[in-house]
Amino acid sequence: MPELPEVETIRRGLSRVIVGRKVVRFETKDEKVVRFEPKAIEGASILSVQRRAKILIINLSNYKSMLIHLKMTGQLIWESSDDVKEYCLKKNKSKTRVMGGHPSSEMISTLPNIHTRAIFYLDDDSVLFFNDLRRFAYMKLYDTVELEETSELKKIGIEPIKFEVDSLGEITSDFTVDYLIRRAARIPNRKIKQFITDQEIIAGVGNIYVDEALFYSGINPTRPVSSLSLTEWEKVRQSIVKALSLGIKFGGSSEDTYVDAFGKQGKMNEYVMVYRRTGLPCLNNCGGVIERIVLGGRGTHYCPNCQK
DNA sequence: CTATCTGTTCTGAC
DNA sequence: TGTCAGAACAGATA
Repeated sequence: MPELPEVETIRRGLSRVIVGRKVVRFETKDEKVVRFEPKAIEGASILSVQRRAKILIINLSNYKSMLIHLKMTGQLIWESSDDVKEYCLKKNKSKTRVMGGHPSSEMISTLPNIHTRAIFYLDDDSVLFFNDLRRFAYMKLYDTVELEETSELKKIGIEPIKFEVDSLGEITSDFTVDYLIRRAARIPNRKIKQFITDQEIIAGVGNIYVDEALFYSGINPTRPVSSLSLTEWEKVRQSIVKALSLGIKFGGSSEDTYVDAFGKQGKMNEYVMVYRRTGLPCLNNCGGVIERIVLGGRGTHYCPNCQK
């Protein structure tokens, strides 16, 4: 489930290899997922790859920008021209092999596969595959100038790990306790977990990192936001930054289908404290056992001992 | 075989 | 206006 750290990991990987490349051909395999005509981007060069919340933005030289949301099972996997050549050779070799029945894991791991929804062919003979098992993901194209006003981006909340340097050389962020308290004041009964995962309030935090952040904070996910003290808000803010930073450091969490731009899994799931650790001992060695409840329709993991 | 679970976001009902 | 259930979809698991 790509959240901010996973999307950021993909962004960094893609940025290294596709910026400056021209899209010589674009193939759409699923019109539900890809919501523009291939012609609209063919011939354009890739200027930059950005991220806003969980959405990737690919800026093109023809004054268009592509928005990509991976939802739960989307993947963007780039293959160098060497990989592509190797694949073509292998494919020719195995042409006589009988393939049938259910798709094997080998068919899934080769590219393209049955989940491939779009293919970018770039001018250095590298290829970028867009895969999505469940078909919730989308690719949309907008004029770059109107990007900020699109329905996808205009209501997104604050970026929690965007830091800037001010005129005095100090590192600053708009993601402050003051901001959180101000937003919470309007919805006092909202549970803290649902508050944190609301994309209109904080950009990019999803189910894994919210559970981790609330564990770091020692705060029970069911607490109404009106019940948090100032020091608890400070802990929440710090913990969100910590959880997301750790996620980026380890290249994201590969609980399900997530892989980075080069098809590699992330390592964050080896470092989680509560997410999907239901029934296992609390890693604080408090003697408690991780519990799972459903909050807002989502699995929620926490230590009843440590999180009050 | 069927039923259930997974989790992001949008839509519609209250 | 806020809250909540259900839908979009496909596959793994029971």
